[in-house]
Amino acid sequence: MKTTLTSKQVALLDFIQEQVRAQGYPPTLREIAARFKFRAVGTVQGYVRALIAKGFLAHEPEHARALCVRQYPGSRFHIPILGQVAAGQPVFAPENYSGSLPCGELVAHPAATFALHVRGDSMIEAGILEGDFVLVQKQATARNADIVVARINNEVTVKRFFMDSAKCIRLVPENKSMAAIIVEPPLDVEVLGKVVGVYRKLR
Amino acid sequence: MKTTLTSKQVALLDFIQEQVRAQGYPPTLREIAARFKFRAVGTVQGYVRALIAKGFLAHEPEHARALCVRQYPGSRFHIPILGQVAAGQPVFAPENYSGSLPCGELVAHPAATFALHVRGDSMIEAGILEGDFVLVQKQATARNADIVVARINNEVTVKRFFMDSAKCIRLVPENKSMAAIIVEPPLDVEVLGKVVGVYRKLR
DNA sequence: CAGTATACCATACATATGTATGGCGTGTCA
DNA sequence: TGACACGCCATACATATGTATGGTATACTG
Repeated sequence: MKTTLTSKQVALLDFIQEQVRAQGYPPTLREIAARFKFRAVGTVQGYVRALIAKGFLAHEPEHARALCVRQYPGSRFHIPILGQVAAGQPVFAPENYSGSLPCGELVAHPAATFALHVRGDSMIEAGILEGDFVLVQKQATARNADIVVARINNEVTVKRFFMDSAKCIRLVPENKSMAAIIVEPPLDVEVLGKVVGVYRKLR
Repeated sequence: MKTTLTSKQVALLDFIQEQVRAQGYPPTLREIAARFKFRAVGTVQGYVRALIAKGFLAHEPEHARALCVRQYPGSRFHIPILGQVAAGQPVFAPENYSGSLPCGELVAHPAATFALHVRGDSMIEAGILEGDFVLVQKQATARNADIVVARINNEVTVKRFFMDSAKCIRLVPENKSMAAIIVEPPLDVEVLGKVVGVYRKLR
């Protein structure tokens, strides 16, 4: 049996993984079929069978929506490093790219992930130090206690995110000597993404 | 309506979250019932309804296994324990392999590099936390002030390395509340490698 | 006291969902 | 050529699963 994946198989796997991240649970066979405009569930069945046989998927038989991505076929990806973000500049502008971090399979969705070179020590008690890279998955929302990258008044910072009510967002540093940023309406805050990894190079 | 959770409600939420982490997908109502030894599905229905009303859960109506934890009370992180090195075991024995950390090109010499799942907080002030992975380049020697992985008396630890003289090695934790380990002849210490990277997964 | 929230049980029902089966093509490889 | 992996369609079926309904009981609150 082959052990490599075809591009369609990768696409299926990608979709499943993406759904898990976005929704919190995997899609059903019919949802997958709908996404790829398959008219038959059996088509998806075939794919799933193949992916399981090759070890990239797992599932609980006779259970609904019980798919689980096991491996991710990772060619190596270079994700962009966003360096110093100057005030007033659009965050994702090309000028901000200060290089790329080769990160292989660490990242599930390379296209939706970027790295940020950390300045300052506001998250030091969460073990995020000056000079570390944080891997950030782009998303506009966050859950309580997520560590996020957010833009406030043209500045980009890494903080822990809390939304106490619809009207109040707290961005809390992990550093006893620093105070939380409390944002009230008008909410001029933009969550750029969630920190999904921390990487530090030592020498 | 109240907006706080009872301890049972927290327990339910906790279980759901835990299942998502462990399996990759949420439990069904009946799986939840089984876990808590409820004889009726309706019981779980009640809990889920309450949790949704209070904003801690979301779900897609009439869809199987479509629960999604929205907020988490008290911000707890479930960090999976992959493996531990038991005292007395050879460090590189196959039994100790508890999975693989795909790390692409982050590592200069893959063949000579391994990852270790960190237990304890002896290096917390160097930003290495419990649960982090350290990437270790195999080598038998180290320079002063390198962070190393060393074996002492059948235990493996991460420490900062100092050799003051040919007769005295100090292994210094980065934690004010812990004392340095001073090893004198006979030097039953083996430097397994140097820490060249730290990686932490968040979710 | 009535009203509401919590904490369970029991059962019937509709449907969402995985599974099985059989079909038709294409290509590749020995 | 045959065997096999891939890429799809169509349909029937069993069951896993959410939903609805209606109980019982305790505790708190105004």
